[in-house]
Amino acid sequence: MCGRYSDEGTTVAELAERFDAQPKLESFAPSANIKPTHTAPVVVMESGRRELRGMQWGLIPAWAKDPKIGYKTFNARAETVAEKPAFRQAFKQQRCLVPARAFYEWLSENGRKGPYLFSLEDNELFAFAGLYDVWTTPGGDPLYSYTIITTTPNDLVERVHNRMPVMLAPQAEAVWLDAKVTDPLALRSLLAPYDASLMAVQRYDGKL
DNA sequence: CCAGACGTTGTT
DNA sequence: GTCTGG
DNA sequence: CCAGACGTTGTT
DNA sequence: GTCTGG
Repeated sequence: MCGRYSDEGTTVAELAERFDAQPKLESFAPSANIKPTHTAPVVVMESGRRELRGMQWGLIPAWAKDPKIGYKTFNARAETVAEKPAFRQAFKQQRCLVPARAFYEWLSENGRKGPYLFSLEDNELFAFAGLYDVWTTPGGDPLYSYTIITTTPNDLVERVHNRMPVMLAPQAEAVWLDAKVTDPLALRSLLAPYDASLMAVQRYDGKL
């Protein structure tokens, strides 16, 4: 990852202004540009501040013998994330924000599948609720990786798909990142479908 | 006890 | 690392 | 999803 | 073409 950005209490949306100065802004959206095993900037707390760190999509638990597990851990279900061996440790201690401006879901219509683009109505940057972990490569280097938590869809997304990524409102971002918050129920309550009235959807006809 | 899993979608 | 299934 | 395999026997 | 593994 290139730059280091840190700001105590800064929301992902507020960080967007700085990101906009970066040429890779589009890569923030887990879309055509970011796929499992690709690296993207993720927000974590370090020394009490928000920092950006490049991480590979597909969480590889620290105990993994084979990093290929990351192919199957690009999402974590909100319903079970606190218990699953691959995620529970990260759920307690390694929560992160995954900045994005939009996400895609595919709808099957008359035999054809087409992507729909979901974003905030104001097209602002937002954060997916994520978890990360650090794996040690055979060479002894740390490999950071992350997952995006999914939950049931709101009324808007439900028309297209049976799951949706957890999007955090700005005030929820701080709670999610706060290491002092340990109550599983409090954390779980953040993993809800986003307010559909704040979202927009459009059929996506561009090239993915 | 030991071996094997550990996960989610379904174009993200 | 920890749990589950055999 | 996409990439890659696409086979058999073996202590049956 | 279809299934499986990643």
